[in-house]
Amino acid sequence: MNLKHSRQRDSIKEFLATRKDHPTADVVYMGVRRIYPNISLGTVYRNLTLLAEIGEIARLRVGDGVDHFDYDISPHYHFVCSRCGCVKDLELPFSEQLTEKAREGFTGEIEGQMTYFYGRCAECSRE
Amino acid sequence: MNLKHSRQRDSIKEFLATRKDHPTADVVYMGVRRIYPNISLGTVYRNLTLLAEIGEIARLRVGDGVDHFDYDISPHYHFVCSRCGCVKDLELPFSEQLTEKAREGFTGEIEGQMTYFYGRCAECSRE
DNA sequence: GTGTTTGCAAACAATTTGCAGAATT
DNA sequence: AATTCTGCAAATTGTTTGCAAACAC
Repeated sequence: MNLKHSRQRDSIKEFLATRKDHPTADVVYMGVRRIYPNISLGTVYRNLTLLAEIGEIARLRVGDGVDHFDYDISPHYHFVCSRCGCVKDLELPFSEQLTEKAREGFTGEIEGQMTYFYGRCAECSRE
Repeated sequence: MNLKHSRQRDSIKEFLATRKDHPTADVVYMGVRRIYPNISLGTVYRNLTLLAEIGEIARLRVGDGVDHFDYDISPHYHFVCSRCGCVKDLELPFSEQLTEKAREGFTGEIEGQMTYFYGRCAECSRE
């Protein structure tokens, strides 16, 4: 199962690198199509899944039923607006303390933690 | 939009109350069918959604693509096994501190927080 | 009697997959 | 030449919805 180079995959990574808004597969698809008009949604999905599996990008399941993707794989917190659905990074430095505390009373292996904050984003809370 | 009583809805709530494993809609369906063999999956979904909306149960989107449901609506932490997919409660007391810290540097309204720990459960880490 | 809920089936949305041909090594 | 990757379309999965009949108040 050796990886081969592919222009489409590169393009998907490049596109994701320019975005800080954690786009969905469909948004990536529409973005990459400006460079590769013939690329298919299936290819986008396949590559996003692949890249997430090998750890080059992160797949965010924020709970809105659609997967979001993040070029930034460093552990950090996300905010999800329950009105407009936007996903934003939080400034809050990521703390492993909670993970360690969780490990204390737990039989089994805790590898990591996923935290999403939800509420209304700046724009949506102005009404 | 007044609520009327329904045996099916009662049965769904009762079933959920007996379970600590955060079952999916399908599991609820199969469980309730032992008492109401004619209940339909649609009815189960409709009621689970309704109950979650009025806050009587909690809908958990743990990130495996399937919704899980919890009779316990008090804020608490969940663990999700990335091997067998089981969902368990953590003993760890729930802390609002992180939410408050998140509010500090954020423009907008943070209402709550959803944290999932992932790794391998006791059974799955034995191999 | 009015309005809500049900069972059924069809619709839907997001994602995955099978396949033959194209691209990469 | 061998194998991976692509585009396309069909399949799959989880969930929602439209409708006429059944039920609750």
